[in-house]
Formats: sequence, C-alpha cells, structure tokens
Amino acid sequence: EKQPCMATHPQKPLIIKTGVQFTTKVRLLVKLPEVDYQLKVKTTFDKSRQFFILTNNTKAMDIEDYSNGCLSVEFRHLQLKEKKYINGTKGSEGLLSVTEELHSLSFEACFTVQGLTIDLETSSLPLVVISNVSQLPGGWASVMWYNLLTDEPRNLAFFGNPPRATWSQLSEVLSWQFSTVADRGLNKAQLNMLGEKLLGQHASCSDFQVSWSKFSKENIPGKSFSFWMWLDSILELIKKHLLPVWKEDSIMGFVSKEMERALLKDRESGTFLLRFSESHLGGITFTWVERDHNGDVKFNSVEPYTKSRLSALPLADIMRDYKVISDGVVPESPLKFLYPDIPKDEAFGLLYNSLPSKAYPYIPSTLIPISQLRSRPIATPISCQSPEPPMTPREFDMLSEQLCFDIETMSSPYSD
Amino acid sequence: EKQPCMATHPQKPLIIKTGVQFTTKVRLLVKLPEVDYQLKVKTTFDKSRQFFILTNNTKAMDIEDYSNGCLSVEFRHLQLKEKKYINGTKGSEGLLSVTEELHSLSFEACFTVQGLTIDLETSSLPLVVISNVSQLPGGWASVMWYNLLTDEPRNLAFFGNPPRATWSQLSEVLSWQFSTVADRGLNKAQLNMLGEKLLGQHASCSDFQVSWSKFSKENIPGKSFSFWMWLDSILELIKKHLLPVWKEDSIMGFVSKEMERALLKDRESGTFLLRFSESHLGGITFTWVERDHNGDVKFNSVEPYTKSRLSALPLADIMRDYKVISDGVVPESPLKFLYPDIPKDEAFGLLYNSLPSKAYPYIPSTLIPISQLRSRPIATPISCQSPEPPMTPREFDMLSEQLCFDIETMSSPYSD
DNA sequence: ACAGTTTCCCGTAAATGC
DNA sequence: TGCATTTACGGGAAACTG
Repeated sequence: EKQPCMATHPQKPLIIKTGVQFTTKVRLLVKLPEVDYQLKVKTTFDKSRQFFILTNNTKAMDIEDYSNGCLSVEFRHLQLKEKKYINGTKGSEGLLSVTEELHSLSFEACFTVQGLTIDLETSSLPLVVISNVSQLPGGWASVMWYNLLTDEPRNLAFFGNPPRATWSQLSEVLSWQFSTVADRGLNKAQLNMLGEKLLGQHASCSDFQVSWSKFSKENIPGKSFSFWMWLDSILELIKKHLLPVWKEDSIMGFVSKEMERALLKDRESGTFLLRFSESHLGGITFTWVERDHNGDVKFNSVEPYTKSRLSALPLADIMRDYKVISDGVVPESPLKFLYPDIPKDEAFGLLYNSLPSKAYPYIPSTLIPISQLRSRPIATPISCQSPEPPMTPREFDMLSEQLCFDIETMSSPYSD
Repeated sequence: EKQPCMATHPQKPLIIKTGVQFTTKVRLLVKLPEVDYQLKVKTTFDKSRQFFILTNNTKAMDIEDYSNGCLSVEFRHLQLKEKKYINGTKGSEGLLSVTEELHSLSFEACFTVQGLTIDLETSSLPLVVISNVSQLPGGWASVMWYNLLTDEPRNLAFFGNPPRATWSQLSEVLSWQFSTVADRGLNKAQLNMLGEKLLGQHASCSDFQVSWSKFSKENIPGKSFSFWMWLDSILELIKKHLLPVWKEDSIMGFVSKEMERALLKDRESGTFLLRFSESHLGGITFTWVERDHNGDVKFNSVEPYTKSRLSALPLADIMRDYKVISDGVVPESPLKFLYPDIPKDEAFGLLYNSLPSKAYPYIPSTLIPISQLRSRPIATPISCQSPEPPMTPREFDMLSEQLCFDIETMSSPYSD
C-alpha cells in the first residue's frame, strides 16, 4: 500500500475553536490510472480525546480546476464539538492543560484497482483545540514552542516533556510575532529588555535556555500572569489600538523603568517616551522628564492606558491633547519631544485625528486626557546592556515518505 | 374529550431567538384517576412556518414538588432552529416582517383510562421568533401592540390587519416601558412631547388613534427610523448608561427644542437641561442658556452623547467635568443649575465617580469632555401643551374552556 | 472553595436572500 | 441594487466540573 510521494506545502500546527468553522484540503500526490474513479475521503478527529466533527465529513475527490489534474478535495464548514462522556472518563492527558494537548485530523480513502485494494491515510499536523478565544494566547504559545523546537511532523506527546529553547531562538520568534501582527519586529534593545525580564542577567548569554514553563506557564514573580500572557496582551493592544504609532516606530515599548530614567535624565525638559506596562496586562504609559529651576530632575509616568481607554481615544490624540492641570492655571501639555529629541507634532502629527465633527446645530465635544499633577520623588537611573544576534528560523520541511496524499491546506480563523 | 378547567397564570406573548435556550412549563389542571400514570407531553412548534425544536421535545409529567399534587412538566433548554426549504417555498406570510409573524408552541398528550382514549392539547400564546438581537425592538413592538389591543389568546393573524390604538392607551404602555426598564415612568409633559411627535397637534385629543404602521413601521418624516425604534434606542441607553441619573429624575429627556428654549430663556445663565436626541438613535444632549452683558440670550447644545462615549465616561462625570474652552483661557464649566434652579452638584453629586485611582507610581489621568465654543444664533421659543390622563392597563384573563392542561410558565431571556 | 474550562449569548460585522 | 434577514464569531460573563 505504500505509494511514491511528493512534498507538500509547509504546514504549521493550527488552533481550532469548538463550534467555529474551519476548512481543510487534501490532495492526492500521484495520478490514478482511472481518472473518473469516485475516491471518497473521510475526515476524522483523533480518537484519543473528546472531540468529534459536527458536520459532514465525507466527500469525493475531484480534479482541481486550475491544476495539473491532481485529485483533491476541500472540506469546508467543518466544526468540532466536544463529546460528553456520561461516565466521566475523559482521556488520559490529565496533567496537561487544554492548550498543551495536541490533536490531529485523519483523512482516509480506500479504493480497488485491478483487484488490488489500496488504503490511503494521512493526518494533519498537530492541532490545539480551544473552546473560547480567551484560550487563544495559550494556544499560540504551544504552536510557537512546537514549531521552534521540533521537526517531527506529528509528535502529539510533545508537551509531555517539552524541550527548552535557547534565548537566541526564542527572541527571534518573539520578534516575528510583532512583525506579523504589526509590521515591525523588535530591535536589540527591546529584545534585551525581554531577555532580562525572562532570565535576569543571564540573557546576555544568547544560548541560555528558557523552559516551557517559564515561558508560558509560571507566573512572573510577583505578578498574576506568565511572561507570554503579558507579551501577548501587548501584541493584542498593538494590533487593535496602536498599529499606526507602532509602525512609525514611536513606541520604544520594552524598556525597564531604570533604563527609561537613564535615557531621559540628561534630556531636555518635556522629553518623553512610551513604554508598555509591566504591572498590568495590555497597558501603555508615557514618562516625561522635568527639570525645575534648581536643575533637579523629576520623572512623571501617566497611569497606563488600556484597551477600554484607547477605544475611547486613540493614542495619537492622547499624545496631542494630554494636559496637566494645577488649580486655576491654564492646562498645559508636558510632552514636548519624543525621545531623543523629536518634536511631538512631528512624531505624531500625521496620526492625529481631525477633531471637528459636522454635527451643526450642536457644539462638538471631545475627550481630553487630564492629570492633576502633584509632587513626586526622583528615581535613580540604572545601566542597561544590549542583546544578542538573531538566528535563522527553522521551517517545516514536510516530505511524507509513506503516504500518497497529504493535506494541502487547512485554515481556521485562528491561524494566519 | 373536553375536560373541566382552571384558570392559568396570566400569560404574555414572548420573543424567542433561534439558537437561544428557552423554557416552558405545562400543568394538568385536573387530577387524573391514576396518579402514577406516565403521561408523556410532546412540544411542537407550529407547522405554518420554518422553525423546529432542536432539542428533546418529549417528557413525562410529574407531580409538582411543592404543590397541590398537580401533574406538570417543565421543558428546559428548548431551542428553535430554522428549517431550510430546498425548493424555496417558505410559508405564506410574505407580506409581514419577521417580527409581525406570530407563532405558537403546541403541547400534546394522549392517554387511555377505563377504555377511553383522551387527547389533551393546548398551545402557547403567540410567539415572535427572531434570529438576531437587532430584531428585539421590533419584536417588543409586536408584543406591546398585541397585548394592548386584543384579548384573544391565540390570534396568530393579528398583524394581518392590526387595529389602531388610542393615544391614551398607547401612552400608558410607553410609560410602563420606562417604569419596567428604569424604575421611573413618563410624566405628562414627557408623554405630551411624544404624542406631538407621533401625531402632531392631535395628541391633545386623547382618543386620537395611532396606526401600527405609524408606531413602528413607517419612518418618522425626515428620519431613517420609526417612532418606536427611536424610543427603544432611548430605553436601551437609559438601561445601560443612564439608570442612576434617570432614577433621580434629572433627565427631562422628552422636550422639544422649542419647549426647551421656552423653559430656559428666562432662567439664570448656566441653567441647563438634559434632552434625548431626536435626530440620532440613542443619544442624549444638554442645552444651557447664557446671557451676555447686553442681556441677550444664547442657547448651546452639546453634540449628543451615545453609548460609545458614555461607556468611556458616565453621564454624571460628564456633567461634573464638562468644560468650555476659549483659546488661552482657563476652561470653565458652563453648567451651573439643572432646570429649574438646582445647583449642579446637588443634582448629580451623589452619582459622581470618585476620581483618584490608586495606581501609585503613576499619575492618575481622567478624560474630560471639552468643547471649543464659538458664537451661535439665538433661537425663538414656542409654546407647548400638556397631555391626557392615563387609563388602566388591560390584562389577560385566560380561562381555557376546552383544555385540561395549559402552559403555566414559559421563559426566554428576551421576555421579562 | 476554586481554578481551569466550557457554555451562554449579546452585539457587531459579514453573508445571504429576496 | 438595496433592504431584510440570517449567520458568524469575538468577547465578557456565568455556569460547570472535577
């Protein structure tokens, strides 16, 4: 039953949410003697656990319109649903979290040619099944770790004992996440801050290793979220609310508070930079430096803006309009220069929204972010170092040796 | 097969959304000779149209726990799904919109006692089936009109030729909507404004009649929504964003612009009132009066606040913080007295949110609504009259003459 | 009690039907 | 083409379940 084979397109593990439609396509990689033969393909979900395919899962292969005459079939509107076991025995993966369980779809076909019965079977790359979008970040973590650390196409037990990643490998993957989502990766200084956050001072050694647990399971000391949950919340914030500003490279973002002060302390009064909150998920703040008549330096950071605030007022408008007020005095913007010395309107001007609304009989009204300023202690700066070079990403090179057909594409709204 | 009967609880038509669970309960109104008889009840959706019950629809009756020993059965987790007709013939109600189509659930049971076969059957009050919450307002309109204008328990053809309502009947129902949703009904002045909006000057005559079409199908002249859609958008706004302020009776709300000016013109500078937008769905604005050094009167209305703005900043905080700014001058609140003469902080003070956030290392920041004031023409006031007295609501008095059991309760998240 | 997980369902957007 | 209606599914919250 073994047949000669061809390479398939590169494949990545996917995330599928129960109850949400996904698509998969299978192609036969050799031409069969009789072309019109009705070759039915059946798609099934792995038996190991509690999901089944809700919708019609059998379809006949057909000749691709555009193509070389290959037989192929596309399953659309597939949907996964959880099986309810009445006598509570779920699968065996009790130790792993849902997003660490890897599943797979199988495709089978069987036909007889010249008295010979031929069974064809193949299966998808690993799948993570989630039931709510709130599990998506966990699912992505698994997909990233798997892609980063194994070449095995179908190692469903991967998270039983997941290998460590070197910081050099990992930092590159993290930078890609930003490139993908936001068209701009992370620079060395930003990666260095992330490395120190994850590893302490060891980060300077690029082959220092990061465990799966440290990356996405254990909480950051003193916080209620893991490193990846924190980073992903920032990716989401950028994707939904900061895209133009991020693309313009106006957000330094990943800077420790110490570094921030070191950078700002010698700058002109009113110089500021933007930094992601380390204490809360999905927040961005800005810090500006002020020098009083004695020449004493003072740093002020605004309460971080999160998605709810940013959907009321885009960041560029916040930058334009932010004012500090002291009683009875005309409010004033403390923000003059984006670090190192770019005039604010030059950095953000193109992204400002044109205020005036057209609602004639009415007086237009806008929201202005305001702070009541009080006195504040001066912080001490600390030094900082720079990170290691990136490494080329590994890619799946899926040559299926035994199988005559393979999955061509598979898509789900949760995968890119 | 006719059996003696008892009254059931009052019933109201309901709205059911496809794919969303609902519950219904049926009770047998006489005691059967043999108590332990397994009396199975089957629930079906009316055949006239395109829905079916997705979930298990047959259940045995049981003796109620608490009760007089009546047999009853409760169906939970029922769900409606639309039937797809392949050869496109849907039902016949082509002329009516979905929310005007009335449906019903039927309940049947059959048993034999002493050689006699007895069939029991009953059906629910009319149901409106919707597929998206965006149809809820339309559904409510139907339910209100039905309840208001017929005593027939199951007239599914009601909207084939819906009767008119007198303004006196309708105005009372509208006031109830506000009582139910927001704990405060409408006063005469508010109802009068609504009556004039719907009927012009005829509203003063309380038995003037309103057609179903005028109430909820035709658009208001010059607008893209019907009277009820407009009113319902305000109910929603109150429910989600204005509840405390509405309960305090600080929102006059339904005042024509003419009346508004008539009321404010002789008041002190800085007197304001709150009014719902008539030009846009779900908006609220405030208008204040200003008198310049010549004694000339000027009215200013702010661009209406809608749910998106109000979810960024609650109304009470807007009232507290709203400022008008002229270049280089300290911003000032133009709002001094809630009409007629209540100091602003007295009217809204208890509802202000305490600003200062606890985020220590950061400077707290709030959003302040600001308008850039320009010169504005002065409007001319017009007079206004007051409305008619209310009338007692009619109630369903459901005595089922032929049936031995009836529906006791039926619930769906869309019904109160 | 509680954390991890799933279910529920509104509300927006997109797709579909007429 | 435009409007009415349904479908899709993210996201917040409640319900479930060991």
